[in-house]
Amino acid sequence: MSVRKDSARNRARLVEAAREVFAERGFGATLDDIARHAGLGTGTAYRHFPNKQALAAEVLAGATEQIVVDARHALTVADPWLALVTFFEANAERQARDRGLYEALTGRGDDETQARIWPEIIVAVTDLFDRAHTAGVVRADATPQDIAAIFALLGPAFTMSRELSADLWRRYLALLLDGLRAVDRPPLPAAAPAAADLPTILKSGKT
Amino acid sequence: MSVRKDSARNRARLVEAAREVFAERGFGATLDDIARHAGLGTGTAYRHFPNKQALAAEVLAGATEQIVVDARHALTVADPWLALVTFFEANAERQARDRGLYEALTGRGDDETQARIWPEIIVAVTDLFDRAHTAGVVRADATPQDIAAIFALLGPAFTMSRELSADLWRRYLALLLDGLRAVDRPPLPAAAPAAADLPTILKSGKT
DNA sequence: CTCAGGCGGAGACAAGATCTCCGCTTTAGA
DNA sequence: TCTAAAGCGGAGATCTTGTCTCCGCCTGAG
Repeated sequence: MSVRKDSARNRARLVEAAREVFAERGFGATLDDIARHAGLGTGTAYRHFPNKQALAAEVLAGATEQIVVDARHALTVADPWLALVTFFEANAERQARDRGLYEALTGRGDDETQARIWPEIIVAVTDLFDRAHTAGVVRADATPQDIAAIFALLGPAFTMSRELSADLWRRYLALLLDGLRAVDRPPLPAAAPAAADLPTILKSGKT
Repeated sequence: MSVRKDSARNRARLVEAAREVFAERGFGATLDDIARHAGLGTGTAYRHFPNKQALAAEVLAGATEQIVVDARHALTVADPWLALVTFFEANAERQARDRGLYEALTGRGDDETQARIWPEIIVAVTDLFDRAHTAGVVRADATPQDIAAIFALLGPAFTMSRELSADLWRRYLALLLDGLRAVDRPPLPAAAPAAADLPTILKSGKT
């Protein structure tokens, strides 16, 4: 007897449901939540995956791969500054859309995923950064570690974006990049949040 | 019979212990933790304060007042840009040193404290911002709401500072302010974190 | 000296998450 | 069609973690 048809279908549904739920609510979501979102019982979820981490690992595998692809792609951009910005925007956009991804890249996933993906990102980013640095388009006292710090700082911006305006994070990414840049300064993208949005902005600090 | 001496002393000890524990670990700390830190039993803590919020309110009252004082003080600085920076630095320094304060100002305290303190801060900040804006030292497309957003973004920087180097947050505040500024650009303060610090930097996203 | 009131801390209680158990249903294959 | 192996559902057992109470013992005010 081969794999049951319903079993295979349910496994696929669980992975898809997990993708959606983790993206929307982060890893705080329970496996029970995911099962319900998939229209299945919790027992079914636990038959297919021993625990939440196993399911998260499956969902993240694809997403994190894609980031390395983004970094490699940015390396093909000729202008050093534009190459750096290209990477930031591609990566930030993924994180803004997927809360689980942000949590995985910064602290809250399993350490294993973080340990696997970051070294690859670092290699690509250091390369991008060095080129921009040599070309003199990045301030002289900045370092590649600042890149990671900028991603950490963007977390609250992603939270704001989710609640206010989908591309608000671009405004703060631009502000940070303008601070990082040696020269020039384009206008900020995305409209500023309204005064009435203040409570929401202030709630963005942590989860 | 008047207030017992030991009772008054224990109440003071609890407030002092709460100040220290909240500053160090944030409001996630339990009242039991605070009691133990004060060298007292949990029952004693609950006799003096009905719950954690009441104790937190007592501790925060002083701290939040101080922020308004900082804002008023910054308004006395003649140079518009320096006035804005003065406020940012004074306020950020308090938050960097007191995790509970950061949590209270951004989402996680009681909403009541946040509702009480922010309007006053907004008034002072809007004033500071308008002066800088009129003087042309702040980029034309920035708004006072961006000030709040910058504070939200600084959260992860405070976390990093706590774990790496006490004044690392100054580096990222400067980066953000340089992005906010219309002209000039001083070198970044504080040394860049080392490559080996990356895991710590990455954990700063949320609590 | 005495007793009202404070003290300590074990543990009752609550909330929330993880994961199991088992009676019922579905599917594959004869 | 029949059957048994496998999957399904979801109530609830279990664990964890934090809040707060209870009550026997102790201390200080008068």
